[in-house]
Amino acid sequence: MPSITLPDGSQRDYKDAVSVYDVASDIGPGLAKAALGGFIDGELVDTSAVMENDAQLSIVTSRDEQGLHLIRHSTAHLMAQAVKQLYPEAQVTIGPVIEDGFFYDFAYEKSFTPDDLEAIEKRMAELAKNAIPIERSEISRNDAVAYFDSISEDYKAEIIRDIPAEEILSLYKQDDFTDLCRGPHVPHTGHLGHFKLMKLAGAYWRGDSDNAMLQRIYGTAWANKKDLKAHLHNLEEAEKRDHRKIGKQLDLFHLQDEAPGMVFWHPDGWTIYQAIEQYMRQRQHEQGYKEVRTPQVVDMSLWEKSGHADKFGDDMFTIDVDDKSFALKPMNCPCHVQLFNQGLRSYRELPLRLAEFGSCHRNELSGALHGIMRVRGFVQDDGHIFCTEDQIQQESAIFIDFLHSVYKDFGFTEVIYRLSTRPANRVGSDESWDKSEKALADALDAKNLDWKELPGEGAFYGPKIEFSLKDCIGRVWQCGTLQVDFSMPERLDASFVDSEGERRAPVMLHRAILGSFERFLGILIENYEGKMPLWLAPTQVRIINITDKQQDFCKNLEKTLADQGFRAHSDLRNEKIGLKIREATLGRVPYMIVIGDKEIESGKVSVRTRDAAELGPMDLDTLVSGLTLEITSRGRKPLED
RNA sequence: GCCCAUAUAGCUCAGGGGUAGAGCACUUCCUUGGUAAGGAAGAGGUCGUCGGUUCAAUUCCGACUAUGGGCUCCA
Repeated sequence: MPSITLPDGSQRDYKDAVSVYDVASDIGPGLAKAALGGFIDGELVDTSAVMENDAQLSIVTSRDEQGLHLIRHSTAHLMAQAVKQLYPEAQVTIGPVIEDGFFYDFAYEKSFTPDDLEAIEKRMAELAKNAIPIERSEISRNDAVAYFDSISEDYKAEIIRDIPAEEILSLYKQDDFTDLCRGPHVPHTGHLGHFKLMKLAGAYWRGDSDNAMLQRIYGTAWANKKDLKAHLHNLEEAEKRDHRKIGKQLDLFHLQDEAPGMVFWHPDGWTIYQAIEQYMRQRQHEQGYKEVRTPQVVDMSLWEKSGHADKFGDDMFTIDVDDKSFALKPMNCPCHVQLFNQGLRSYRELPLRLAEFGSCHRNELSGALHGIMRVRGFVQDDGHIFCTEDQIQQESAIFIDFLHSVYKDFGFTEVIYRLSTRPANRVGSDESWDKSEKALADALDAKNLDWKELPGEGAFYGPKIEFSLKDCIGRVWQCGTLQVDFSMPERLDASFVDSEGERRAPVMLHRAILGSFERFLGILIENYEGKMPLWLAPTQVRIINITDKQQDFCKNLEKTLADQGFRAHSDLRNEKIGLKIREATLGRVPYMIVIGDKEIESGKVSVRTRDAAELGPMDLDTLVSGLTLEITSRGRKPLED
């Protein structure tokens, strides 16, 4: 006599065992039709799941997050069914749910083509239309191995062989297609239909580059047509923000074959870059950092000593000269230790904060390169804090505050925190790892920040906090980092004299806020869709004349503004005002000043923004103080207000 | 590095076994026009590189390079 309690607290009593579907039909036919699964005592199950005893039940429909999850998972199976029907020799492997959709990996001798994708999608639509029941059954592990061996699904059989022999597995059958799956799934394929196959990609079996390359098909799936459409629209919007596209449009930078992964900065791009660098320089100075500059080409022996050659030797650019081997520095820290090692250091000098806009090179895998976001030659806003163990938490706290204030100035307010702990491949004693992991965790906790741990993801020399920011369309970018390092100072013989007169190795904190300038600029471009805040815009003001008559006035105005530190440029071409406005707008110039006879006569300037707002005629002084306020407030107090 | 795709004018792209086309940009001329494209003419390309097949390759095939999407990696 099960008594079923629903989320609203109401109870329903049944004589015999009931399924989720039975309860849903009992509540109403609409719900029975919409039910995709259920939670029995908190566990997600199929609608066919049966309750023999008293239970808490909530029914899952496409309106629930879990319902959408079920839809995506079942759509992955639907795709596998379609693929097996169209290409019987293809073997199925795994097909999980991912953000916005799903993928399924297949082992198949021939390569799928975009045409195949279309055919698969078409078949999926047909199968969905037929509302094929999806039936769950159970099977012993040994029977499952035998079954999948018998139908030559080698990868499935391999997965099952790794499962303990006594376990009972579940199978899901829809027509001619049966897949091993933990489930649950929607009750029939009629619940699926709002999907689109997105792309084809290679993926290693079990994510290991030593294994076979499988073919992965990515798809997106949604509860209804509207959500699918909205998602596809969002993708188009994201594409419009692509920094490679905008970088070309705005003439900011380029890359070319002869220097893969190295950026050629054009004048306007470099202006933005310099604005960022000057800003960081000033902020770091305020924070007590001493800026330094260290060599880019350094003898291999230093990298051998630091451990980099051992761990990353293949990814370093090397130069052989006069029987000696040098490497382009892949990071700045060993050089900063050399700086620390000059002269005898006292504990009174700690914490010593060194900063460098260090130019680094890493020979990233060719397939990993991406625009200016992932490059081989880059500059970090790198810094190293040499301190004592007792100072770690304090220094971490100061750094986190600093990082927050920098992100805010760039317009980012949401930060995500991850603590990466010791990897299998590492240097240093377990004791020092214990200490450093705890110091970082304590620093985060002291600030009441919400953080997650990433076990095993730390650097080889120490644990790290990774700071990611969320852009205006919700994408997450990892930028900042704070790493504790008990190892490198010792390896590179750094020491200071403590208050007892004893020599001790300092602790080193590696830290960056922006990460690489190249990547951060790419993020800014995408976040702002090229519409840089005034303080970063390559041209802040464009002065536009109506006819040749106002040329001299415009030139004088340009000089007046430039003398006051504004990036003002005039467009005196013999073109119509409409064209010049259009080009300035497309060029994302924040402010346009139009000068005609009227303006010269009245002594007031007409100001228009790149968002087509007319700010009307205003005194030059008003404009200048407004621009100044917008710049010094980093856009928090725009001229328009 | 691995899988798939792509590479045609400065840019965005079309085309196709018989040595190339559009729009925009560019140059010149006309136009001096009040807030997102004024008009006309002109110039511009060994079709990524190197091989192969063919009477003939930019087109078909292969290799390489780069780019794009993934996988792996990210000190």
